[in-house]
Amino acid sequence: MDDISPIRAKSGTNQEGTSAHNRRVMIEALRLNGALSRADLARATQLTKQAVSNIIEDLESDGLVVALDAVRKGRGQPSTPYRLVPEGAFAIGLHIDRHLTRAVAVDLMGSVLARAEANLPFDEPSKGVEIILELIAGVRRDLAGISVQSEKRLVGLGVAMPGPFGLKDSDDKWMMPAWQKFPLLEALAKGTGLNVGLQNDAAACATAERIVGAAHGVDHAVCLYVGYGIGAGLILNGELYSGGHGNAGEIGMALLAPAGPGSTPLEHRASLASLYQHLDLNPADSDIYEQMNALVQAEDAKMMAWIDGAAHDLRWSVHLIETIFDPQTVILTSGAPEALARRLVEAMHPLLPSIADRPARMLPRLQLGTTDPWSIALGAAAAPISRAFDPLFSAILKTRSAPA
Amino acid sequence: MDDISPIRAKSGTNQEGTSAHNRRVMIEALRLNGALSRADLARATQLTKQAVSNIIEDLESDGLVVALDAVRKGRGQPSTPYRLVPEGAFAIGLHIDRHLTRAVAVDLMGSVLARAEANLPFDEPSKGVEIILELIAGVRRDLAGISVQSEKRLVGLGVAMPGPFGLKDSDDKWMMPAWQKFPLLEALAKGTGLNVGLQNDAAACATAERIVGAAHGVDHAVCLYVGYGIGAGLILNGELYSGGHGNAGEIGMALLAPAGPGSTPLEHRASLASLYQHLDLNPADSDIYEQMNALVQAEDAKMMAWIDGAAHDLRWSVHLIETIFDPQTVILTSGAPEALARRLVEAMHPLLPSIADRPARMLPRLQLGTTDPWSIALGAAAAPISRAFDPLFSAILKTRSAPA
DNA sequence: CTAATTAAGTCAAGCGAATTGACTTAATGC
DNA sequence: GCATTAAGTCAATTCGCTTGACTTAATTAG
Repeated sequence: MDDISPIRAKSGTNQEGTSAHNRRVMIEALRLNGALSRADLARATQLTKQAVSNIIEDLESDGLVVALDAVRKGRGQPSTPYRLVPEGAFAIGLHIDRHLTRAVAVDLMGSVLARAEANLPFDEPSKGVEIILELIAGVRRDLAGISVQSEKRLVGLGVAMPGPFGLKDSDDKWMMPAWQKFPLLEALAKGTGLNVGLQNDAAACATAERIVGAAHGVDHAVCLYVGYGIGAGLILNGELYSGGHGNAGEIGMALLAPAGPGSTPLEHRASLASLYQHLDLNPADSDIYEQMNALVQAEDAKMMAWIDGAAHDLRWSVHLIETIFDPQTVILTSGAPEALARRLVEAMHPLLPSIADRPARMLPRLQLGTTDPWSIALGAAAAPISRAFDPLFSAILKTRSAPA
Repeated sequence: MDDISPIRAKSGTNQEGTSAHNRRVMIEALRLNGALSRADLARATQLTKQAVSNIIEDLESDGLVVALDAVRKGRGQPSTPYRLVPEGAFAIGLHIDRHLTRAVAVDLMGSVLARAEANLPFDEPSKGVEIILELIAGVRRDLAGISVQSEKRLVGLGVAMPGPFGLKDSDDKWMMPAWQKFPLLEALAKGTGLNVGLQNDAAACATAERIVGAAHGVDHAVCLYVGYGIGAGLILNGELYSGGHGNAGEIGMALLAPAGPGSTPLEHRASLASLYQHLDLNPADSDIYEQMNALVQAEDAKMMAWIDGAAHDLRWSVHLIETIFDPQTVILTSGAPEALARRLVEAMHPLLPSIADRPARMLPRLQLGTTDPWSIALGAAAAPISRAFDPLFSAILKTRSAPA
């Protein structure tokens, strides 16, 4: 009756694992390269033409890929390129923020097919969950109107919300204490009947940049997300890294100096929360976005001062990230209006000299990512799709079957 | 003749990959658990008894595992445990530091079987390489005296030296400018005929902790190495992370504050180099180790002051690491005498409150790792063994065969 | 002391997915 | 019009894991 074996070991694999991996590799190759012929795929994946042919045939009959018109390109038989079918899979993404929640439905390619948003009561998760379930149901209905097969092809629900998760009880107003304690995932799984996964908002942002943005196909990238708080989404070795307890990248609590008066959490200086405070804005205002935009356009003195201050600390953050992670690029994204984010990035230049100042860079040290407020929900939705279709180590291994 | 295909894709796999993975999983399981029967292995790896039997038979005939006496444990046929054979594989590890180089020969279990050290000319890599090749040759001879099969079973040469690597030309005295430019790996590969791999000293230290130290079997750990410089070795998801260009964890260049007088690289405050400077010691002295030890034992005022200062900044570093990586534990290791390292860890307490203050911790937030000066060479030697025997994603994939 | 039970491990046939090598198809280039 | 080149298929093979029955050897119950 000892329920957990004390033996520690990785799981082995078999032909199912092989086959699953190869399918995923095909799908990823088509996602990254657009459309490829079987011969192209065989060369790219190191598999034989025959193996590729079999897999593609499978994927085609599963409705995940489709053949395009044959193309002639020099000698030899014309090749038939295949591309992914967007309607091959769908996922729901949910972004929960302090005062607002957004839900989207996306397809296999990461296109947003339906979206909806609603206000959230900051301190009443049980009421909030009802609102959220309603929101998700609405998005699912819209999706069903677009594709008849949507329900059958729905791979899961991805949730993104501000971290960190699983700490000691905390009443820090910067976090969402009531939500941290609520059994959210269970409630959502029960209410939707879907597989539910959770990540923090910065991680979702990084995932979004990875599928449709500046990090597309980049294996080592860090995505700084300046939202109500500030966090970093980590793409390491081509996969999202979430740490030992799902809290990796929660850089907002990093201290700006070892001690003394300058020893402030980054979040208190470079986040929209600090901006709201600095400018005496109310984050619950529905036109908060327009207010910020107007202040930036008008080059309001207090706004400019905040930008300079935040840029100062962000410049340091980028240096730190480069020093610690050695990424190919750093991407700054934000829930703020694009004009503000752009100003911020401009104010961060020139960047501090760092290890990233290398002779032959392919990508800029710092890029402006998307400022679309829906991108976090998009990234959240991408997580279940990635789990289902990307070539992951874990996808090769045999899964522990439930005991009798 | 386009030498590089523009198509980006991961490699596929086949039964060879499956089999290679399963072999590696068995070896890892035996390494982590000591000795296991076939039935144990089958349960732990999810493979069938039969599959395990075949693999174990293979491993046994390859001389990598050996059967122990059968043990009776309750009803049923007694089980026959198997354990790894240390002499199943060997590797050479090389630690290159500013003034000193060390070489070790280790076996599959990470035991050091031979060791040798020599002084290095700081600015003459070409002469240095001769010394190193001599050193390695000596260690190999010693190893051959212990095991006849050693040469046949030598899987590679792992090199550890201070990073960062591949930067713009730099004359920073803290680094090793002459060595950075020298084609070291090529020279060593040519001179030894072995596969050569390179990592920075902190990464090697983390690897050493992983196989024989505090990080044994831990999947998320950061190893702070206080040597001549300071660096962090990152164990993420059970594997060493080296970043986009092999420089991840080079935390020594992290700035202690965004700007102003406190904006100093960590390395200038918390590293043995800073200690030497503070105490006016000469790092090239052969009894430097004893000198430091004596000062600590005598509770020398300047030494204590340095410890307090360094501990202050290291406390901040640990907080930063916890915030960014969310590891299960942080391990402090050092090239300094154990008494000094122990004092340093004591002076770092109490740690700053952080995200790592969670209710149910399995491991301490901060642990003292090894201070054995040979551990970096050991970690360097572990790298080729890990590449050859650990279950890695990359080991499953088909390898791109060289074109005709 | 014997029989039932439990668990380790083997045997032999089966299966699934990639491989192999010959073959077909359909273009271009000379 | 023929040789060449490349995409893609066909059919047989291979290889490693799985399956299910079987053997071996211990403990426990009666």
